[in-house]
Amino acid sequence: MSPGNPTDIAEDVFSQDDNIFANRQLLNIGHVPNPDRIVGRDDEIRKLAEQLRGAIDGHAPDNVIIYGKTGTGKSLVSKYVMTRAQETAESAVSIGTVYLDCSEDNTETQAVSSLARRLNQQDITGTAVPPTGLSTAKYYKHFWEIIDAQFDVAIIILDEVDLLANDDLLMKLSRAEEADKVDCHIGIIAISNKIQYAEDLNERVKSSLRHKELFFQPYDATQLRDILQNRTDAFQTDVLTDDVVPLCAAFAAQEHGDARKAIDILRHAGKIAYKQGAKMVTEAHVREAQQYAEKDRFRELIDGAPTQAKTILMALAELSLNAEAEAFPTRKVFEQYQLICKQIGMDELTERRFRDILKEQAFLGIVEIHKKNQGLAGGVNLENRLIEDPEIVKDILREDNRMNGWHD
DNA sequence: CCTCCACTGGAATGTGAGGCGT
DNA sequence: ACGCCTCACATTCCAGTGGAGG
Repeated sequence: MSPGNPTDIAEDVFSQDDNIFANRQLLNIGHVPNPDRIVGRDDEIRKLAEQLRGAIDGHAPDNVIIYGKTGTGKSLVSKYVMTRAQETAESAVSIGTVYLDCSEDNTETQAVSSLARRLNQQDITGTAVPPTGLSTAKYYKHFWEIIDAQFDVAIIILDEVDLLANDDLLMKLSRAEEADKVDCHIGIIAISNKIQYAEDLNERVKSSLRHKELFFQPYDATQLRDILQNRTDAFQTDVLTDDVVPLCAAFAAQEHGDARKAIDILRHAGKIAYKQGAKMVTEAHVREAQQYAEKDRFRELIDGAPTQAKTILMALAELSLNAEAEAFPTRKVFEQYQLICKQIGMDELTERRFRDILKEQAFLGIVEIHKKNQGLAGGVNLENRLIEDPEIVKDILREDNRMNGWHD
């Protein structure tokens, strides 16, 4: 490529024919495929539908807690069954449906606020719900009024419930009917990837929730292959070499059967091929994409994180690279953190706060923490280890402007 | 089975921003 | 304009923890 004037370059890029992708949307993460494209989840769909059965006649549906690792189709199946229920309901029965991602609204107030606003149809209820500013109790009041005015049954999906700060929301939702707050029946589908979630629940919540449980097993390599095969029409005909799909499936199966990951890799492979102006997507593209997807996943995890959290991770990465050990006591990491703070001219947090942030990172799956007891003179301490390759972590953290002042 | 140590993590409290109702 | 609410983030204080080694 000869260095020409910028206008030509831009034109080149824009006018480049897309000879790889036909319909890229099919590979987007949030994309809900047609039912005939949902692979290997027939059992799960049937079981979930049985729980919601009551709803279509206007009775109370059962509450369900769904377990399964990421990318096993939990959200997909729930959304699908929920919409089907709404569509097939008796004409006299009006069903309201909401999907709430608790990782976004992770406090009780935010969650009710979102639920109320999403279900509210102003022309029927005549009220508007402000996004913030009200007390929690008022949001509940709004919410009860809204569902009562509009629906016979409300089905609520709470995705990633384990990220909710406490159980109060579940408690109040499941108690609403007995407490005569509402006439509308409420069905809750709670989705969690922590198996012990229900065990950790408050006894009172458990008894009023009276939930059924549903487990989603990871996809096996064959199912992953089918899933990908079902989406190959995102590409132009005959651009995928034969080993592309099986290889993507194999990479994802190695992890834990994560369909999202499989699709991610496939999409990236396509993008890479496109960028290179290749005619076909090959095995090499897939291998490159796999590495890229790894970085991407991590970048997504920490992108929105506050600078303090990033600095803490940087400290841990730095230690991992320079020392022979893999895991480090909190004190050590804190000292390294203080060092970095000084260099980039950032305020230092107290050690107590530092510990909390580090623990948050563990919850997010970025670091791993083990308790260690040195006995007589050592006392109790925690050992922190980066899960991701420290090189990758460092690379990505360096993308943050605040880290510019940092050099080793 | 008891002791001992240094770190852990719960609780109380403060600050500042965002936003509603009157 | 004012009072009142919640939430996010941070600090301060300190009782509790738990396994190696006696």
